[in-house]
Amino acid sequence: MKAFIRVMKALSDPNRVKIMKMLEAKELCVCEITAILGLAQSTVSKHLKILEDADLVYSSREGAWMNYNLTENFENQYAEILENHLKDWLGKDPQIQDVLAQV
Amino acid sequence: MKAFIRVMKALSDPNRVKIMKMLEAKELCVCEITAILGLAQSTVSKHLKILEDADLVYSSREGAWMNYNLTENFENQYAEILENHLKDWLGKDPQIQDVLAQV
DNA sequence: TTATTGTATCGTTAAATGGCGATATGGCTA
DNA sequence: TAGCCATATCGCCATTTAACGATACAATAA
Repeated sequence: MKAFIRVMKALSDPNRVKIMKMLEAKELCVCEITAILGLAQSTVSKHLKILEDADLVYSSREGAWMNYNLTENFENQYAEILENHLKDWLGKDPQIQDVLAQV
Repeated sequence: MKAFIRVMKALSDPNRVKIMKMLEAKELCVCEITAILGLAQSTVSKHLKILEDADLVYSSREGAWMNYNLTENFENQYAEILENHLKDWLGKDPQIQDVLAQV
């Protein structure tokens, strides 16, 4: 139950959903996401931690940058199924199109 | 986006997930759900409204009782897909088994 | 080493959420 | 109509959440 709730909560915030859709397009560092969403860097960092804790994204260091990607090798089955559905969803949403144009 | 977030938020609470799994077993009135979950009647009524607003359940009056069922004819595609996945999920979860035993 | 840059964490604040009891509403029965 | 039962709504409180700025940490450059 906890693993399920964690994934659902992670995807219950519009900014985190935007981040997922952005990462669908390509790998991004925190500063790029911050610039596109227009949020404080600390806010974005926290959102990414929530997505990572839910097994929806993973990070890899590249020098001073932290790059984030969508998870590919899942440990959480709920994360896997929802991430895959999300790829088919919201493509026509204005807010999503707006951020994707900036990626 | 709003429709998606509404469904995700609705399924982000353990008690609402329990209600979904209970309704999977059979139609229930508010008082039955209240008794099984051990919550106040007003709390359960509010949870049901959130699920109904997300197109995950529907209600039908039977005298003084309000019966709730899982949605079958969906208007919200996200609700449809998540409700169907949920039927395959959490069947072995202790909390879910506990409430199902009382249905 | 020191400075700089990118990221994570901490502390605070405002808003949203989930819980409750009290009360209003709707439908049945006497 | 009056009374009762099931449910919905209202007002309140405690907790969680999302946001921010300030600060700490990590990696590179000078």
